[in-house]
This record gives sequence, structure tokens and C-alpha cells, in this order.
Amino acid sequence: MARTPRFDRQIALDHAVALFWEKGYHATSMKQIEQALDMRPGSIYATFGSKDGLFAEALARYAERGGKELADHLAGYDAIIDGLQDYLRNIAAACAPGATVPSRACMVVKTLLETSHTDGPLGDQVNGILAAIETRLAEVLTTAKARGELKPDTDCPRLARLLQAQIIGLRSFAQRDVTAAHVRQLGEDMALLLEPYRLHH
Amino acid sequence: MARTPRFDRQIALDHAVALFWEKGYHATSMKQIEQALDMRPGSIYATFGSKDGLFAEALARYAERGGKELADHLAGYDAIIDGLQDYLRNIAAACAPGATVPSRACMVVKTLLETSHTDGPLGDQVNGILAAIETRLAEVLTTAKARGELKPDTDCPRLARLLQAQIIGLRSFAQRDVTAAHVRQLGEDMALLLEPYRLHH
DNA sequence: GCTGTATTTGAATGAGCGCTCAAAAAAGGA
DNA sequence: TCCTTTTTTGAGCGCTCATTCAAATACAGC
Repeated sequence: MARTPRFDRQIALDHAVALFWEKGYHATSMKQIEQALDMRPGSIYATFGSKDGLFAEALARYAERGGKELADHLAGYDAIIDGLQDYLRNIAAACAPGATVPSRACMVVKTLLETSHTDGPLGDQVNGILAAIETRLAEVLTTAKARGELKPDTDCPRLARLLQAQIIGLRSFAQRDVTAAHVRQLGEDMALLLEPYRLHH
Repeated sequence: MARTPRFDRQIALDHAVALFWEKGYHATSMKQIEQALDMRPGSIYATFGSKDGLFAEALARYAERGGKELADHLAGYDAIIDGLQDYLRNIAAACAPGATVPSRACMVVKTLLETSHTDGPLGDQVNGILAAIETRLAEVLTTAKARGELKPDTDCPRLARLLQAQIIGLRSFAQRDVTAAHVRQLGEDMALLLEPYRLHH
């Protein structure tokens, strides 16, 4: 029938994630996107519609990968709170200076701070992602409480928000020009913040 | 002798702070700056050199005001740790949705996340500001320890970094589409995180 | 090896960017 | 009042931005 597409959509999106994650939305030009995706303007616009459309898809892919990471991580632990504590330590290790990631800070938070003053679909998307993470954390904590890992009077949705703020603070702090040791210390301190909420038998 | 300047440099800078703080560096255009400062391009460039120069001065002014805020706040408390706890609560109140500020998130952190991938003078400035805040917090905590407010084994520089990460997380979280009550709760929870570090007589 | 269709190409578009500079305007001293 | 000096003005610079589209290209079915 017709010519087959030369590129893989998922691979192209991964390249877009890396580029947008590093530079942010406004500082990334179509020229750089063309180079990173190895695609010409026409193909990009035929596939993703616009720069905004490409960014939205890239952000969604980034968020999906992040959600999988949390799920996979917790699956390896019997005790949920232990899993969450190691999750914080893992983030600290992953975003410590020297790590080979596009940016140590979270792409969702970078987008939140860069674009939240405009009330467009992008702002809604970012808020939706962060609300979903908050909900997921609250669910996990509620399960932990039901299992007797947390004090019975623990306000799980509230603790979920505190936890999310920790992650945001940790990864944004890591964007500073600091040592890897300090970032890991910070992750450890944040993990220990959960201790007072534990129920000790 | 000659014509006197029509505008006030400090007032112009305040307008620049408000604009850059809200929109960030890349999303702010010279057209918007001209309008906000009520100055024409020639005057702006004669006074501040460039868009980058203006941003640098605005960021410095913002940071100076923030530093004064912490100093003024602590001056009102006998117990330093009490002052720091109320400082966190005050931040939560000031950046809760409904507050009339250009942005609930911190301008320094917004700049850190927006520009840290480029290693220019702007990145150095941001890192310098954040390092200065960290140092100031460490000094304050060291004084508190000397006064017997903190446990003797407290690592004050390390606690200062945890504290800075709390502030970053709190104000970035507040940029989300959340209720003012939740932001205040978060500020309260962060204030209480200091309790385990206290020395009780 | 055609033929038809889907995809890729890249020059060109208008808009907007940060920035410049010659000319006009304004204030104080003579 | 006029002259000197400094500031303000705003049209316009070269450039890059995101985006478009007609032409070239490559594949599948016959």
C-alpha cells in the first residue's frame, strides 16, 4: 500500500523525555528536538501535532515510568514502611551528583514550577499526575496501617502529602551543586522521619 | 547640568522581581518587562545592561528580602527552635492558595530548576544563594544547640540541609492545585519534624 | 516493474525574540 | 534664553521561534 514509518514512536518519545527533562519546556527549541529525535519538522508535526503535544506525551510517559518504579520497588518488600524508606534512599542515590540522568530534579516538578502560572491543559496534566501520586501514596500508607505497621491514629492522606513534599524537596535539593554524600544523608534523614509514625509491637 | 532620571531603580527592580518570580526567566519577554517597569528598551539596557543582568539583579534583591525575613522572624523569639517552627508555619500561611504573591514557589528554586543545566553565571548565583541560606540555617541551629535547645549530638549542618529541603518541598508543593488547609497542615507537620531533635530538660 | 498511497523532506512562513542607536526631550547653569 | 549634558524614545536590526506544505521518496499490492 504505502511507505512504512522509518522511526519508532516509543524510542522517539524517550529521546523527547530526556531532552525536555533536562532543559525544561521553554528552553527546548524545535531545532534541538529535530536533532534529538532524528526527525524533520513535517514528521514531528504529523506524529505529535505540535511542540505542546509532544511535551504532553513525553510528560505522560515520564510519569508512567515513575509510577512503575514505585510499584516495582514496593513489590520487593514485606513491610511497606521499610519499602518506602528504602524508596527514599534509592531516590537519593539515583539523583545524587554523578548519576547519569538528564536532570536530578523531577520533570513533573520542573514543569509545575515552570508552567503553573498559565492555566492551560499542561497545568491540568501536571496537577493530575501529582494528585495521582498523592493518592497512590495514601493508598499504600492505608494498607500499611491496616497491616499494623502504623499507629492507628495516623492520618494517611496527610502523611502522603508530607511524603510527597519530602520527595519533591529531596530531588530539587539534589539539583544544587552539592556532594553525593550530602544528598544520600538527606535521603536517610527523610527515611527516618517515618519512624515516629510506626506502631511498635 | 543634565536631565534627571524619571524612574526609581529600586521600584523598577521590585516590578522585575514580581514579573520574573511569576513567569520564570524564559517565559518572560522584554515586551512584558517594558510594560511592567514602564520603561522603554533603551532605558532598560542603559540601566541594567541586558535581560540577564536585570534578572540577576532581581534575583539578588529577592534573595536579600528573603534573608531579612528569616532574620526579622527569629528576632521575635527567645527560643530559636520555636522561631524556626513558626517560620515554617508562616511560610505555609504565606504561600497557601489565595495569598497574593506572584508565585507560591520560591523564585530561587524556580530558577534552580529552570537554568541549572546551563553552567553560566546564573547557575553560580543561584547555588551561591542556596549555599548562603544553608550556612545561615546551620549557624542558627548551632547557636540553638549551644543554648541547650537541641540534643548535644545534633549534626547542625546536616539538619540545616534537611530544613532547607523542607522549605523547598513545602513551597513547591504549595504551587500545586491544593487547598490552603492542606498547605497549612503540611507546614505544621514539617514544624513538628524538629521535635525529635529537641533536648528536653 | 508499475501504480497508488503514506511518509519524509526542507525551504519558506510570519511572528516574536533580545537588543541597538540616532534623534528627541528635559533639566540645570550661565 | 540658550547651551550643554544626560536620559528617554521607538523604529528597526538580525535572528530564531514554532509551524506549514508542496514536492520528493519509499514501500505494498498487483
